[in-house]
Amino acid sequence: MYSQELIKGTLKTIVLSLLSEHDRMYGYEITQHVKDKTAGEIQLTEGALYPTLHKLEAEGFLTTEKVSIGKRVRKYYRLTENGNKQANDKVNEFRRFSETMNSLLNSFSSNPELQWSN
Amino acid sequence: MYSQELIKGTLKTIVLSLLSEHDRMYGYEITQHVKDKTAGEIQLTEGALYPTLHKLEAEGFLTTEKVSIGKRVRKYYRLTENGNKQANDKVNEFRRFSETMNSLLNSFSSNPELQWSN
DNA sequence: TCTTATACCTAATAGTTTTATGTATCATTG
DNA sequence: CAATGATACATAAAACTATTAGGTATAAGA
Repeated sequence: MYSQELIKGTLKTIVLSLLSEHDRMYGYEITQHVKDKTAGEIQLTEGALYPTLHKLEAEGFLTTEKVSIGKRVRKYYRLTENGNKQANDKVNEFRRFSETMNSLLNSFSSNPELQWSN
Repeated sequence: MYSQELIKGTLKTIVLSLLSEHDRMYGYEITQHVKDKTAGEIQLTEGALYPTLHKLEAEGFLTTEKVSIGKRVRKYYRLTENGNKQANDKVNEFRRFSETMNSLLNSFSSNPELQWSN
């Protein structure tokens, strides 16, 4: 499990990118999908996810539709056109950022042998 | 310039890793070094950096020494033994994290042609 | 002399997350 | 069939962190 501080900065990016490949998803589904795909290393908390989804909706990047499953109501999120653009931008930004970071940290040690303490 | 939310989660990692290759550095030097090495794409603000340095010191990862330069006093930071371990851990964590993230975002699009909107 | 760079720092505000809680349905298992 | 765990939404108080803005001061260069 990665430290929360690391996950924080990428929450929006994760959500937007997942939605750009899935047409529509609901909150709980997003948490499970991320958990599965990362072998439990990234776990989104509901207290962080739901406010973020609402914010993205308020910003016009997402639209919602409620769907009844039996007696329950699921809230699906879908990217708007702007949301799709934003997803592109965010994913690209992260990719560039991770390259920048890795080159910044690179001089630290490129030799895996030296990287693990203990 | 990358969005601040992205930089936030990696501030400690950046500081620790720089110190692990530089023996000792002072605050202002850190900001300039990062700015230079990233072509201005990562700019650490003082309001975030200094509190972080103080926190790392309080946690026992850094020690300080004051050095007079003319009439000014510079405060140098240096890694403790624990700080060195922590630097290793943090850098490795980021590397693993960025791999996890990239594979998570990978299905999004591996084709650069499709990545740029507009 | 004025501006920019160097060099430290902090406090109020704003923003975000964690933790905890609340509600409710559905499936499984002892 | 009752209890538990999973599904599924949501928010509010507390904790934490960064931004913004300000403060102090020296040094260099135009």
